[in-house]
This record gives sequence, structure tokens and C-alpha cells, in this order.
Amino acid sequence: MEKVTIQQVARAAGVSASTVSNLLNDRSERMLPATRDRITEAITQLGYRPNRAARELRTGRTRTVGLIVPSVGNPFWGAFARELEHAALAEGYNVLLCNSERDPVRERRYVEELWDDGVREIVLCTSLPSLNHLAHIVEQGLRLVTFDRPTQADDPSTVVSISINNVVGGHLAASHLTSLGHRNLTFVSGSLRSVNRTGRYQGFCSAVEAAGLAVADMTLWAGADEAPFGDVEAADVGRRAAHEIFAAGNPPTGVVAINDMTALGVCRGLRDLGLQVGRDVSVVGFDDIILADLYDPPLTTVRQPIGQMAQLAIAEIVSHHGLADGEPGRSVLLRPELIVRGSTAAPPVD
Amino acid sequence: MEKVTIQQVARAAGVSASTVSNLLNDRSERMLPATRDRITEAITQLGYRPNRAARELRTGRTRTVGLIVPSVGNPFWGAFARELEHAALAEGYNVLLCNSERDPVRERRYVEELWDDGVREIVLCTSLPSLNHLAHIVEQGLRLVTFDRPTQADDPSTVVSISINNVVGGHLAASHLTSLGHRNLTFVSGSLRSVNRTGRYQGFCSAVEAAGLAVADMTLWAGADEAPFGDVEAADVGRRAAHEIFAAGNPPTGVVAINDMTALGVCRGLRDLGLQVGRDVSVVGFDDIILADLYDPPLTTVRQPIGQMAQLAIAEIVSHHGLADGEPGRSVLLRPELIVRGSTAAPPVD
DNA sequence: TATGGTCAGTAAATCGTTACACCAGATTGT
DNA sequence: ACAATCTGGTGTAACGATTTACTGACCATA
Repeated sequence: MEKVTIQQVARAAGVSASTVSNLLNDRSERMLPATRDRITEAITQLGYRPNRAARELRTGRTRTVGLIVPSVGNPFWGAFARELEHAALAEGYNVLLCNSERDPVRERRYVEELWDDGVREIVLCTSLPSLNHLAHIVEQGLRLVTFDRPTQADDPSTVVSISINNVVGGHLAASHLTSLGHRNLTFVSGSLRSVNRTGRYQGFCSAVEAAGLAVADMTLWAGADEAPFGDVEAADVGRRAAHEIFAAGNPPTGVVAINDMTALGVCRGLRDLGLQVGRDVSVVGFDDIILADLYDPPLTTVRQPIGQMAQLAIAEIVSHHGLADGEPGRSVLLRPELIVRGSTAAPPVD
Repeated sequence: MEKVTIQQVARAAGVSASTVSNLLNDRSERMLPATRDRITEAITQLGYRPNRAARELRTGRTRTVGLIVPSVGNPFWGAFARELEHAALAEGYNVLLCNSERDPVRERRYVEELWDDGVREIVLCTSLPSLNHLAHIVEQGLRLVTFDRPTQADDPSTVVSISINNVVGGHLAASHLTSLGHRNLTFVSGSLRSVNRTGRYQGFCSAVEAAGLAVADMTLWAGADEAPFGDVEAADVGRRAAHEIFAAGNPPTGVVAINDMTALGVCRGLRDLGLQVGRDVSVVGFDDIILADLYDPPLTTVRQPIGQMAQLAIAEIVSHHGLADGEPGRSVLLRPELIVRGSTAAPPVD
């Protein structure tokens, strides 16, 4: 019972290894039904399972898609990883998960390592403005699907992107606040050197202007632009932001955060200061992680349909599996949805 | 630049493939420094990277450890996955992540698939009382490290377990409440058919008795024991529990939840009912996920040192890599720590 | 009766690495 | 001076699958 090879199956079924291989690769029309039965019988009898390493060495192909996220410690990425695995499994693919910790060097290392391991399709969750550090591999035929990062002008042409429309999302968040009567808003994020952040901020600004307010009067709290912060620390960013913003003069009545973790951090920071979210200050998040609904007060947020996005990503991969590269990549932009909950309300009258 | 093999490197360096292979496998003492330099030069020059499939086919070994968690959608498992990857990477291992969704069939399928892929070491996060469904593979030499599930009497003898002492944890949680003056407690979990749950409940009971109270007077809310619930739904379990418990007569003043997600659900449920956590009712969680500290009020909880546990798990794997099986497995039980925050207080006087 | 075409299946050549056995020349021990 | 040992390598056979090119046997057609 140690290890059973295709040869042993062949011997047991009284055929050659080639015939067993043919059966295994959907070429079963090329043999008598009786033979086919004998082989399948032998396979189950011996408990044979093809050796992936050998198969991959020979064919050069894998049924594995790589997934690179900033950090599964962040519930948003954890939830997305789960959805992607679900979608991939349905198509017979496996998912290999990697945490880049938002470090371009690690990101590149992972991509190269995956490539060397025979992985030819990767779902990359990055927010880097440029994909230059990966271009040399994409050119060799890697199918890259970026998630939460719309395609940029100078990306390799075969790159596919699945993302929500961040500008619309940012607009939804901010216009929700202005329509409630808020006139003094702040946008909180970490560094702005990422494409989805700039998109969301842009939407924020357009909503501010649409409400007849001056963007210049709003605050942009974009961190100290210091060390590239990890994802779990997103909450700390929000908390620190709240402390600084509300200690200063002329504090806002509404806050739009770059994502839910940061938003929760902001809420926590406000609570530290004795302010009540959903009454003294309104807070809008982004993503709609499970905890948004669980929080007290439940968080108003802009939802990303991760289940649907995961399916789209896998569909894109499946449809191109084994094809030569060269086809220009699509860019799918989904419309985000505003979920209104208890963390937002009309501003207090004073 | 398509694909560069060890042969090409050998030719470029003017040596045989064997010599290059020797260098690659830490047998570099067996050659002149000059030769070594020529080879390394050729490697970087050509951008050579060993083909994993070939290497694995030849050696039968992988530098990959499988990680099977209930669901990375749950922040606790996401955080643990991140820690494990960190620890594994430091030892030159990769982590292949799988979500079992608490389904024994999926669990088994994953283990078999990993085994077939050459993975010889797996960190399994399960709460099933029995490992029978995996015994046939463990016997073949799979190194299994269970996490958050202390070894059971009838487990295969080579299984190693890394876990906290759940009995102590349950005791810490309950005795914290009794020492605050609570006399009417409820233990909330999903189904109790899992080893860590029974352990925690046992600790809960011992603390109740130590406080001079009768276990019979306490409530055990263990779900409808219905469909095996997923992990994300842990929060829903808590919420539903709160609704039922506090709608009934003689509601408790203190709740111990099986984990933080459930605890957060309980808090949410209490809020639905207009009750204030940390004043009207005290709630203790388990795990200390990031969100515990972020919540309003911050959650009192029993911390699992996942970073340390991840390191121990990897250390266990590294020390046995490539060894023949047979050595009986250890069982490491760490002491959990109570983290007191705002969700617990003395019971209200009425 | 040649000729050609299916049918059902096989032999052998890979894929890129590693490991075992071996070897020539230099050095050492006695 | 002779064998023994060491140094710095090399040759070759696997590892387990896939795939291309082939081979008999059988049948139909002209």
C-alpha cells in the first residue's frame, strides 16, 4: 500500500501504462468498454492516485491558482480567500494562498516562486500603482488577474482586473453623508499611494463638490506616509486618526474611511474620546466585512460583492487555461452598493 | 529566457549537472571554491531556478506544509494562518491553505489530496473528537499536527498536538465572572460535539462549583445541534442565543461564549434587546481576535497565543522533516491568559 | 486479391533533478 | 616503493506520468 503507480494499475488490468493514461485524460473512446471497466476496477482496487509531480513535470501545467493577498489576518481578505477557494474548487482548481503583507518584494518573490512551481494563473490583490516588478513574468505567459485594483494604463496588456468602481464607491459614501446634512467631512486612509485609495478619494471629492461644498474645506487624513503598514494595523491607523482629528480644532461631523477595519478603528478612537458614533459623529466604511453588521453601532458601509467577484476571477482563469498568451485582458468594474446602518445619522444640531 | 535547466547551467559553468546539483543541495564542500564561484555565476547569469516538480518527483519530498482550517473567513483562523505562514517561511517552508468548512468529508478529501501532492506534514485545525477518517494516511507516514485540539486517547500515536489548556481557559472565564459577583451564568456555544468545546465547558463548570454555585442552576445553550454550522455563522449563533436566552425567564447576568465571534454575536443580540453589555450583562469571549479590542465595549476574553503556537507547530514539523515515522507524538498544552476589558463588570444591583 | 482504413492498444522517448557508483590524479603512511 | 586514502569531480539510472509514432488485426471496397 506504499505507493501505487500507473504501471501497477496497468499490470493489474492487463494493459499498458499508455492505455491507463489515456483513460485518465479523457481519451476513453479509444478503448473497449470492457477494457475501460477493467482499468477503473484496478484503479479503485489499488487505490491509485496519479502523482502530481510527475504529471506536472511532463505536462508543465498545474491545476493550481495562486492567490496573493495583503494579509489573511484582515477579515476582508480572509473572506475573499474563502470565496475564491469555493469558486476554484467547483472548477477543479486548488488555491495556493500567500500573504504579501503589502511588501512589493515579498509580492514579487511569491509570484516568481509560484511561477517556478508551475502555477500559470495568479489572482493578485495588490494596490500598487505599477506592476513593473512582475512584467517579466507576465511576458513569459503568466495569467494575472488583479483584484480590487483596476487596470492601469501601463500595465502589461494581458492583465485582467476584477474590481468595483472605487470612484462610485467613494461618491456613494460621501454623498450619503452630505445628504444627511453633514458639511464638514474627513477622509481617512493610510498612504494614498495605491490605486483604489485614490479612486475612492476622487469619488469622495466629487460628492463633496456635488453637494456645493469646497473640497479644500474637507480634511484628508492620509497617515504619516511612514512605514508601509500591514493590514491588521489598518484598525490602528483609524484609531490614531480619530485621536488626532478630533483633538484638533474644527472637527468634522462625518468620516469616510478607506475600509471597514480602518472605520472600526475610527469608531474605537472616537469612543476613547467619549464621542458616540451614529450620534455625535457619523462614520462610513468600505467593504462590508461580517463585523460591520456586528459592530455597535452597526457600520454603514460600501459593499464589495466578493462572492461574485471571486466567481468572475475564476471564470476568467478557467476560460483561458492552457491557452497561449497574447489575448488582451479585460477589466471588469462592478458597481458597489451602499449599506446604510446605524453608524450614520444627521449631524447633531448645536 | 524560456526555461533554463540544470544542464544549461552545467554547460555554462563547464561542469557536470551532478556538480551543480551538489552545490544546490549544500554539498558545496566537495568542490573547489573557484568551481563554486563559476557555478553561482552561471546560475545568476542565466536566471536559473530549480524545477520543483522534477525535484519533488525525484526526492519524494516537499517543502510545503498543509494547513487545514475551518474557514479563513473567521478572523481567528485568518490570523493564525498568517502567523503560521510567517513561521513556516522563516524555515523555508510554504503553506498550502485549505478551508474544511468544518466538514469531515472535505477535511478527509483535503488530507488525501495533500498527501498525493507530496505534502508530508499537515497542521490540522479540527474539533472532531475522532481522527479515524485520517488514520489510514497517518499510518502511511503523514505527520499530523493538530491545533486547538488536544490529543485524544484513540488518536494515532504519532499525532502531535499544539493547543491551549481549554479547561483552564473555561475556568478563567467563568471564575472571572463569579469573582465579580455574578451568580447566574450561561455558557453559549454551537454543538458540544467537539473536544475544545467540552474542555471549555468543563472548566466553566469547575469554576462555577468552586464559587459554591450549582452547575444545575446554570444554563448551557448549545445550539440546536442542527446542521454543522460554518465559522462565519458563529456570530449568528451567538446572536440567536442572546435572543432566546434573554427572552426566557430568569436571564443570566454573565455569559461565557465559546469564542470571540460568538461572543460578538451575543453582544449584538443583547443590543438588539436594548441591553447594555458591560453594565446590564457581562460577556466573556475566547481567542482574543483583533476585533475583541476594537469592539464597543472592548471584549473581555481568554487569549490564545497564536504566534507562539504557530512557531511551536512549525518547530515540530521541521525537527521531524524526512524522518521515518514511528516516534510517538507530543502534546503541548499552553496556558491561556485572561484579558480583562470593558465587556465585564459587577452585576447590576436590583 | 490487393488496397486502404479503422480499431484497440503498445513501445519508447521524454520532462528536470538527484543519488549512487565510480574514477583519475594527488597525497599520505609505512 | 606500494597500497591506501583523499580530492574534486563525472556518468547514468531512476522518479511516474504523458505523448507521439507505430503495429497487428479486422473489415470493406474495387
